[in-house]
Amino acid sequence: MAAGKKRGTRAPKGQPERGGRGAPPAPHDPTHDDIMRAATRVDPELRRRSQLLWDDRTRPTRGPKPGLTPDDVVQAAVQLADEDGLAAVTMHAVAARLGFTTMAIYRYFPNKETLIDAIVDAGMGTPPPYAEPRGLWRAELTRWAHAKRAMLCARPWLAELPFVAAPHGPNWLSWIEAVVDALSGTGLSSADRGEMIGVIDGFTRGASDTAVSLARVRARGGSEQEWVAAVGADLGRSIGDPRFPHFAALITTPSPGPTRAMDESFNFCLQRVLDGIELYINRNAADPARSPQREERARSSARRS
Amino acid sequence: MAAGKKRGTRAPKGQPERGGRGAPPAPHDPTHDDIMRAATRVDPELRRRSQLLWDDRTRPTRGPKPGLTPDDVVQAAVQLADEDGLAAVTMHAVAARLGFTTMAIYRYFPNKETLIDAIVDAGMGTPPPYAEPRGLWRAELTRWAHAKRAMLCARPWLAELPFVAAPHGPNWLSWIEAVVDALSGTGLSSADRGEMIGVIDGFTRGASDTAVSLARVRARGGSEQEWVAAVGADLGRSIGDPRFPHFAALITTPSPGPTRAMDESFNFCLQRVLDGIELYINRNAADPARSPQREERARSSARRS
DNA sequence: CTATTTCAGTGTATGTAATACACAGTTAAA
DNA sequence: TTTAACTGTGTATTACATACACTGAAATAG
Repeated sequence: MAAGKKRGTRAPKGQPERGGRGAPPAPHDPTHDDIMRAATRVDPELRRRSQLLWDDRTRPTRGPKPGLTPDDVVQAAVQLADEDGLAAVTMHAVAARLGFTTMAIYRYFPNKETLIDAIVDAGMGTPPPYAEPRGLWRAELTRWAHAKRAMLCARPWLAELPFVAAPHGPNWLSWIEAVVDALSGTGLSSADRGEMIGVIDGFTRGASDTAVSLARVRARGGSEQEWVAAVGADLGRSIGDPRFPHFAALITTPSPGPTRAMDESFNFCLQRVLDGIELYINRNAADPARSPQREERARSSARRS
Repeated sequence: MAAGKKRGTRAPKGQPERGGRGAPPAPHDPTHDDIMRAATRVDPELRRRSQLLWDDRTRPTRGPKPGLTPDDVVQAAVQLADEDGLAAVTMHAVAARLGFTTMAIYRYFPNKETLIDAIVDAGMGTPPPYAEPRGLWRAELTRWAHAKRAMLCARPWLAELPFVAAPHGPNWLSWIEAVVDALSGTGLSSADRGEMIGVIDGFTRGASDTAVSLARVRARGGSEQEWVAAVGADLGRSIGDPRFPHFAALITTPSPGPTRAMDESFNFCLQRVLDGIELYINRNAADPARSPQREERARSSARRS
């Protein structure tokens, strides 16, 4: 879908670059609260793009009955992506699969971007239900992270899109909801639970890349040997290159003991992250009143370019 | 560049789907060692794609002198992306900026995909140099994570591409090298340091998405109010929706105390992750012989779909 | 019951982009 | 000097997204 061709919030381009003269209004980053506050009262115009993800479009009265539903279209598109990757999702291919002509799709989605938004949300699905017994936040987050990773591997084309630009649809929210739910009973404040979303979801998404890459190769009929060879080829160039002494040493040092498969490796990393969360939860329980993060002033070096 | 149009390792499509009959060879995930071992001896054919990222192309003898270098092309492309996003990087635009015709670019890069690979690696740059005094791994990783995040925000178009599919070029490696370097002296084994790459890099990349999203809107002339409103609009739909009770509660609960700006929020999350790493390092130092991760068998539920 | 309105699906046309191909001019080696 | 190897260009092809106008159906107003 021509990544970045249209994706990303469009804005009135070409305006005189904020302020022009005088003191520019110091683009301070919005706080969490800014966002949350905005959630309650929003310019209706801005709702348009993600509208289709939430609408239960009520059939208008006049005119002939549509031969399709938006959902039919989404399903067809998802199937195409599953089979042959995102590149196979052309308006024509989607329409053909449904037995219609290209332009028919435009009766259901105003443009391809919107359709892609929809299949991203649809492809994400919903997280597995909360396991009994409830209250074991750590086990639950572990389950969640593995499920999310498995989901991403099962639909590698989701990773072909910048997550950044995708609007947050109901399925996206359902994954987040599951995290918040799992963190109930930890004694964390709302704000802190909000942060933990960033920790666990950020890690899971970012750390799944390699697995997704492998999954994609598999999906296209490639063998994992091919994949290993290709990745190994890139990494192997570090050997003997004076710029990468530590990394070269790392990959040439034989590791003692059994080595981890990718899944085990992910889980190992995940447990380190959860250790960090656990530490905070316990510290927080011991002294809930203490200002969170007094000790770590955000480093000012190496930031904002 | 039509994300996914061509990206991703290509493989001989259409082969009879592994095995056809009999026991399929149980696609076990490759271990870290598999990859590393492959790094040393590789099918030269597979090197082709990322070749351009590593080659110091020696000028062949015959023929007229080229009017450009691959680097000129990359620079022009990066500038275009910086100015108007990835969509502005067309072969024609790149060529025009250099005063050549479209097809001239193909003398330097065999196709657009390869060029994009190159500008991704180039756009990533290199991490800031190790700060004195050396040996403070935690401070160093903090610096590193902030720098990487800042880099991603400064070039939001990097996030418009699936990182997954990008070949690992020298700049990519230089970021990894810096992490491994920072972890020297922690007493971690090679294997463990390899895992930590996954923890810190995975987290940093994944957790930067929101900031990158904001950065992109800014880059296109949008105000942060717009962005806040748009994101808030999506999140706000959870309010009153029975599917998202916890999340709705989270965003409607006023948080006591000062709220965190996005940068602070990132740092807070980062410190949780580093807590987890620190815990492991200390535990490991106390008993380095112990089998890492005996305690956490990878969960088998909710995996591999 | 008929006229009118509103909408579904189609066919055609346009614009953009990647890129294959063949040619013309250039340079250094044979 | 000849010629192989290579650079830059112009032209043509192809794939897609999508605008636009048309046909016909369905429901409602009169």
